[in-house]
Amino acid sequence: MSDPQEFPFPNDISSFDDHQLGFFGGSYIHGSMDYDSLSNAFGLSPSNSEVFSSIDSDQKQHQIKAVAAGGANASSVSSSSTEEVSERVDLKGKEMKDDDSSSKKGGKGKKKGEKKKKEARVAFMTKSEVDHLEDGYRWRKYGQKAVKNSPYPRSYYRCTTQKCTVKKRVERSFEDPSIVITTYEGQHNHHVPATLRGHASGILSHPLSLMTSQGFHIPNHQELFLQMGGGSMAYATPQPPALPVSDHHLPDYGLLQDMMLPSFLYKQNP
DNA sequence: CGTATTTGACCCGCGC
DNA sequence: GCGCGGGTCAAATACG
Repeated sequence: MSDPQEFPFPNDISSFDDHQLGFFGGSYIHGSMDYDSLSNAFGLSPSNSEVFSSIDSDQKQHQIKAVAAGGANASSVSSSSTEEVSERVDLKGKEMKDDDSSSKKGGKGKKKGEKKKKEARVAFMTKSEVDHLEDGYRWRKYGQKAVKNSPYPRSYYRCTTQKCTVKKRVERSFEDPSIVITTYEGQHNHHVPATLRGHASGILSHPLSLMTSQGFHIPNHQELFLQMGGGSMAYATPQPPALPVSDHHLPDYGLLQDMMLPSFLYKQNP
Protein backbone atom coordinates (compact mmCIF):
# COMPACT_ATOMS: atom_id res chain seq x y z
CA MET A 1 0.00 0.00 0.00
CA SER A 2 2.95 2.15 0.23
CA ASP A 3 4.01 1.61 -3.31
CA PRO A 4 1.04 1.84 -5.56
CA GLN A 5 3.26 2.44 -8.48
CA GLU A 6 5.72 -0.30 -8.04
CA PHE A 7 5.72 -2.93 -10.68
CA PRO A 8 6.58 -6.46 -9.89
CA PHE A 9 7.86 -6.77 -13.36
CA PRO A 10 8.66 -4.52 -16.20
CA ASN A 11 5.50 -4.05 -18.03
CA ASP A 12 7.36 -2.08 -20.58
CA ILE A 13 9.01 -5.03 -22.12
CA SER A 14 9.17 -3.10 -25.28
CA SER A 15 11.95 -1.16 -23.69
CA PHE A 16 14.25 -3.98 -24.58
CA ASP A 17 15.94 -3.42 -27.83
CA ASP A 18 16.85 -6.01 -30.32
CA HIS A 19 20.54 -5.66 -29.88
CA GLN A 20 20.15 -5.89 -26.19
CA LEU A 21 18.16 -8.99 -26.46
CA GLY A 22 20.29 -10.43 -29.10
CA PHE A 23 22.80 -11.75 -26.67
CA PHE A 24 20.66 -14.72 -26.26
CA GLY A 25 20.63 -15.66 -29.83
CA GLY A 26 24.29 -15.14 -30.32
CA SER A 27 26.41 -17.24 -28.09
CA TYR A 28 25.81 -19.62 -25.32
CA ILE A 29 27.77 -21.19 -22.62
CA HIS A 30 28.68 -24.79 -22.81
CA GLY A 31 26.74 -25.78 -19.84
CA SER A 32 29.40 -27.99 -18.39
CA MET A 33 30.98 -25.63 -15.95
CA ASP A 34 30.49 -24.85 -12.36
CA TYR A 35 29.68 -21.67 -10.64
CA ASP A 36 33.27 -21.12 -9.83
CA SER A 37 34.48 -21.84 -13.26
CA LEU A 38 31.96 -19.60 -14.78
CA SER A 39 32.45 -16.98 -12.20
CA ASN A 40 36.10 -16.96 -12.99
CA ALA A 41 35.41 -16.87 -16.62
CA PHE A 42 33.34 -13.83 -16.05
CA GLY A 43 35.74 -12.38 -13.61
CA LEU A 44 33.12 -12.37 -10.98
CA SER A 45 33.62 -12.83 -7.34
CA PRO A 46 31.91 -15.64 -5.55
CA SER A 47 29.87 -13.25 -3.59
CA ASN A 48 30.22 -10.14 -5.54
CA SER A 49 26.97 -8.45 -6.08
CA GLU A 50 27.02 -4.83 -6.86
CA VAL A 51 24.34 -3.18 -8.79
CA PHE A 52 21.85 -5.89 -8.26
CA SER A 53 22.91 -7.16 -4.93
CA SER A 54 19.72 -6.44 -3.14
CA ILE A 55 16.98 -7.30 -5.44
CA ASP A 56 13.57 -7.07 -4.05
CA SER A 57 10.05 -6.68 -5.05
CA ASP A 58 10.02 -3.10 -6.13
CA GLN A 59 13.57 -3.21 -7.32
CA LYS A 60 12.98 -5.83 -9.89
CA GLN A 61 12.03 -3.35 -12.46
CA HIS A 62 15.13 -1.43 -11.74
CA GLN A 63 17.38 -4.33 -12.20
CA ILE A 64 15.76 -5.27 -15.39
CA LYS A 65 15.93 -1.84 -16.79
CA ALA A 66 19.46 -1.57 -15.66
CA VAL A 67 20.36 -4.62 -17.61
CA ALA A 68 18.53 -3.49 -20.62
CA ALA A 69 20.22 -0.17 -20.50
CA GLY A 70 23.57 -1.29 -19.29
CA GLY A 71 23.91 -4.38 -21.32
CA ALA A 72 27.45 -5.51 -20.68
CA ASN A 73 27.50 -3.64 -17.47
CA ALA A 74 25.06 -6.08 -16.17
CA SER A 75 27.94 -8.41 -15.78
CA SER A 76 28.29 -7.21 -12.27
CA VAL A 77 25.86 -9.87 -11.42
CA SER A 78 27.06 -12.96 -9.78
CA SER A 79 25.63 -16.36 -9.45
CA SER A 80 27.40 -16.90 -6.24
CA SER A 81 24.42 -18.06 -4.37
CA THR A 82 25.69 -21.54 -4.20
CA GLU A 83 24.39 -21.94 -0.75
CA GLU A 84 22.95 -25.30 -0.28
CA VAL A 85 19.32 -25.58 -0.75
CA SER A 86 19.04 -26.43 2.88
CA GLU A 87 17.58 -29.47 4.44
CA ARG A 88 14.11 -28.66 3.47
CA VAL A 89 14.34 -31.82 1.48
CA ASP A 90 13.28 -33.71 4.47
CA LEU A 91 10.03 -31.93 4.70
CA LYS A 92 8.37 -34.85 3.10
CA GLY A 93 9.76 -36.95 5.86
CA LYS A 94 8.49 -34.46 8.37
CA GLU A 95 11.78 -33.87 10.01
CA MET A 96 10.85 -30.80 11.89
CA LYS A 97 8.36 -32.63 13.92
CA ASP A 98 10.47 -32.76 17.06
CA ASP A 99 12.07 -29.84 18.80
CA ASP A 100 10.25 -26.68 19.72
CA SER A 101 7.04 -28.53 20.10
CA SER A 102 5.20 -25.55 18.91
CA SER A 103 2.61 -28.10 18.02
CA LYS A 104 0.98 -25.45 15.93
CA LYS A 105 0.34 -26.33 12.36
CA GLY A 106 2.94 -24.02 11.01
CA GLY A 107 5.79 -25.98 12.47
CA LYS A 108 7.97 -24.91 9.57
CA GLY A 109 11.42 -26.13 9.00
CA LYS A 110 13.07 -22.85 9.74
CA LYS A 111 15.35 -23.47 12.63
CA LYS A 112 16.62 -20.71 14.74
CA GLY A 113 20.13 -21.22 13.57
CA GLU A 114 18.95 -21.11 10.03
CA LYS A 115 20.35 -18.18 8.23
CA LYS A 116 18.97 -16.62 5.16
CA LYS A 117 20.03 -18.81 2.34
CA LYS A 118 20.40 -16.88 -0.81
CA GLU A 119 19.39 -19.50 -3.23
CA ALA A 120 20.10 -18.77 -6.83
CA ARG A 121 16.99 -17.72 -8.56
CA VAL A 122 16.37 -17.60 -12.20
CA ALA A 123 13.27 -16.10 -13.61
CA PHE A 124 11.95 -16.63 -17.08
CA MET A 125 9.41 -14.41 -18.57
CA THR A 126 7.64 -16.39 -21.17
CA LYS A 127 4.89 -15.23 -23.35
CA SER A 128 2.54 -18.09 -23.29
CA GLU A 129 -1.05 -18.89 -22.62
CA VAL A 130 -0.29 -21.77 -20.37
CA ASP A 131 1.00 -20.84 -17.00
CA HIS A 132 2.76 -24.05 -16.26
CA LEU A 133 5.42 -24.53 -18.87
CA GLU A 134 6.77 -27.96 -19.40
CA ASP A 135 10.42 -27.98 -18.53
CA GLY A 136 11.00 -31.67 -18.37
CA TYR A 137 10.69 -32.00 -14.64
CA ARG A 138 7.87 -33.11 -12.52
CA TRP A 139 6.47 -30.46 -10.23
CA ARG A 140 4.06 -30.57 -7.39
CA LYS A 141 2.15 -27.52 -6.49
CA TYR A 142 2.36 -26.72 -2.82
CA GLY A 143 0.88 -23.32 -2.55
CA GLN A 144 -0.68 -20.33 -4.16
CA LYS A 145 -0.83 -16.75 -3.08
CA ALA A 146 -2.20 -13.59 -4.48
CA VAL A 147 0.39 -11.16 -5.70
CA LYS A 148 0.23 -7.71 -4.26
CA ASN A 149 -0.13 -5.49 -7.24
CA SER A 150 -1.47 -8.10 -9.49
CA PRO A 151 -4.83 -9.70 -10.02
CA TYR A 152 -3.12 -12.91 -10.87
CA PRO A 153 -2.08 -15.39 -8.23
CA ARG A 154 1.35 -16.83 -7.82
CA SER A 155 1.75 -20.55 -7.72
CA TYR A 156 4.48 -22.38 -5.86
CA TYR A 157 5.83 -25.64 -7.15
CA ARG A 158 8.43 -28.02 -5.92
CA CYS A 159 10.27 -30.72 -7.81
CA THR A 160 8.67 -34.00 -6.89
CA THR A 161 11.88 -35.90 -7.14
CA GLN A 162 13.08 -36.86 -3.74
CA LYS A 163 16.19 -35.06 -2.62
CA CYS A 164 15.64 -32.43 -5.20
CA THR A 165 15.09 -29.11 -3.53
CA VAL A 166 14.36 -27.09 -6.59
CA LYS A 167 11.38 -24.85 -6.31
CA LYS A 168 9.51 -22.95 -8.89
CA ARG A 169 7.23 -19.98 -8.77
CA VAL A 170 4.83 -19.19 -11.51
CA GLU A 171 2.89 -16.01 -11.94
CA ARG A 172 1.55 -13.83 -14.66
CA SER A 173 2.50 -10.31 -15.43
CA PHE A 174 -0.31 -8.15 -14.25
CA GLU A 175 0.19 -5.90 -17.20
CA ASP A 176 0.50 -8.57 -19.81
CA PRO A 177 -1.52 -11.60 -18.94
CA SER A 178 0.08 -13.33 -21.82
CA ILE A 179 3.41 -13.19 -20.07
CA VAL A 180 4.20 -15.84 -17.55
CA ILE A 181 7.00 -15.40 -15.11
CA THR A 182 8.54 -18.62 -13.99
CA THR A 183 11.12 -18.34 -11.27
CA TYR A 184 13.34 -21.28 -10.52
CA GLU A 185 15.16 -21.60 -7.27
CA GLY A 186 17.85 -24.14 -6.64
CA GLN A 187 19.43 -26.78 -8.76
CA HIS A 188 18.26 -30.16 -9.82
CA ASN A 189 20.46 -32.95 -8.64
CA HIS A 190 18.91 -35.62 -10.70
CA HIS A 191 18.02 -36.47 -14.23
CA VAL A 192 14.91 -35.54 -16.01
CA PRO A 193 12.25 -38.18 -15.96
CA ALA A 194 12.71 -40.30 -19.03
CA THR A 195 9.08 -40.08 -19.89
CA LEU A 196 9.18 -36.37 -19.96
CA ARG A 197 12.39 -36.30 -21.84
CA GLY A 198 10.83 -38.23 -24.59
CA HIS A 199 8.05 -35.78 -24.60
CA ALA A 200 10.30 -32.91 -25.21
CA SER A 201 12.68 -34.73 -27.45
CA GLY A 202 13.84 -32.77 -30.37
CA ILE A 203 12.32 -29.61 -29.15
CA LEU A 204 15.47 -28.05 -27.86
CA SER A 205 14.68 -24.60 -28.93
CA HIS A 206 14.64 -22.79 -25.69
CA PRO A 207 17.52 -21.09 -23.98
CA LEU A 208 16.86 -23.07 -20.93
CA SER A 209 16.79 -26.25 -22.85
CA LEU A 210 20.20 -25.64 -24.15
CA MET A 211 21.74 -24.65 -20.93
CA THR A 212 20.05 -27.28 -18.94
CA SER A 213 20.11 -29.76 -21.71
CA GLN A 214 16.80 -30.94 -20.54
CA GLY A 215 14.78 -30.16 -23.55
CA PHE A 216 12.60 -27.37 -22.47
CA HIS A 217 9.37 -27.45 -24.22
CA ILE A 218 8.01 -24.03 -24.56
CA PRO A 219 4.83 -23.62 -26.44
CA ASN A 220 6.12 -20.72 -28.38
CA HIS A 221 6.59 -17.02 -28.52
CA GLN A 222 8.68 -14.61 -26.65
CA GLU A 223 10.63 -15.40 -23.64
CA LEU A 224 12.36 -13.15 -21.25
CA PHE A 225 14.77 -14.38 -18.76
CA LEU A 226 16.06 -12.70 -15.71
CA GLN A 227 17.95 -13.95 -12.82
CA MET A 228 17.92 -12.94 -9.25
CA GLY A 229 19.78 -14.14 -6.28
CA GLY A 230 23.07 -13.18 -4.75
CA GLY A 231 23.26 -11.03 -7.77
CA SER A 232 20.67 -10.49 -10.35
CA MET A 233 20.40 -10.36 -14.00
CA ALA A 234 17.85 -10.38 -16.62
CA TYR A 235 17.66 -11.66 -20.03
CA ALA A 236 15.05 -11.37 -22.64
CA THR A 237 14.41 -13.31 -25.72
CA PRO A 238 11.93 -11.57 -27.89
CA GLN A 239 12.25 -14.17 -30.51
CA PRO A 240 12.86 -17.88 -30.66
CA PRO A 241 16.61 -18.10 -30.42
CA ALA A 242 17.87 -20.46 -33.00
CA LEU A 243 20.12 -22.40 -30.77
CA PRO A 244 23.07 -24.11 -32.32
CA VAL A 245 22.19 -26.91 -30.06
CA SER A 246 24.31 -29.94 -30.45
CA ASP A 247 22.99 -32.64 -28.27
CA HIS A 248 26.20 -34.58 -28.36
CA HIS A 249 28.08 -32.33 -26.04
CA LEU A 250 25.33 -31.57 -23.69
CA PRO A 251 25.60 -33.09 -20.27
CA ASP A 252 22.69 -35.04 -19.09
CA TYR A 253 22.46 -33.47 -15.71
CA GLY A 254 20.45 -30.35 -15.92
CA LEU A 255 21.61 -27.93 -13.35
CA LEU A 256 20.24 -24.51 -13.10
CA GLN A 257 23.65 -23.38 -12.18
CA ASP A 258 24.71 -24.09 -15.66
CA MET A 259 22.08 -22.09 -17.27
CA MET A 260 22.30 -19.20 -14.98
CA LEU A 261 25.50 -18.02 -16.49
CA PRO A 262 24.47 -16.34 -19.67
CA SER A 263 26.93 -15.61 -22.34
CA PHE A 264 26.22 -11.97 -22.25
CA LEU A 265 27.89 -11.79 -18.93
CA TYR A 266 31.27 -12.14 -20.39
CA LYS A 267 30.67 -11.41 -23.98
CA GLN A 268 28.39 -8.63 -24.85
CA ASN A 269 30.56 -5.94 -26.16
CA PRO A 270 34.01 -5.97 -27.65
C1' DC B 1 -6.65 -46.58 -4.12
C1' DG B 2 -2.82 -43.59 -4.91
C1' DT B 3 -1.29 -39.25 -6.22
C1' DA B 4 -1.73 -34.44 -7.27
C1' DT B 5 -4.11 -30.16 -6.30
C1' DT B 6 -6.65 -26.94 -3.53
C1' DT B 7 -6.98 -23.96 0.18
C1' DG B 8 -6.85 -21.88 4.83
C1' DA B 9 -3.75 -21.29 8.53
C1' DC B 10 0.62 -20.38 10.20
C1' DC B 11 5.35 -18.47 10.39
C1' DC B 12 9.00 -15.26 9.31
C1' DG B 13 11.38 -11.12 7.75
C1' DC B 14 11.07 -6.49 7.03
C1' DG B 15 9.27 -1.77 7.05
C1' DC B 16 7.10 1.70 9.53
C1' DG C 1 6.36 -3.19 18.77
C1' DC C 2 3.00 -3.89 15.29
C1' DG C 3 1.34 -4.83 10.78
C1' DC C 4 1.99 -6.37 6.08
C1' DG C 5 3.46 -9.25 2.60
C1' DG C 6 5.54 -13.33 1.14
C1' DG C 7 6.35 -18.19 1.60
C1' DT C 8 5.20 -22.83 3.32
C1' DC C 9 2.66 -26.57 5.55
C1' DA C 10 -0.80 -29.79 5.80
C1' DA C 11 -5.58 -31.49 5.83
C1' DA C 12 -9.14 -31.98 2.69
C1' DT C 13 -10.56 -32.65 -1.84
C1' DA C 14 -10.31 -33.86 -6.76
C1' DC C 15 -8.80 -36.72 -10.21
C1' DG C 16 -6.58 -40.79 -12.71
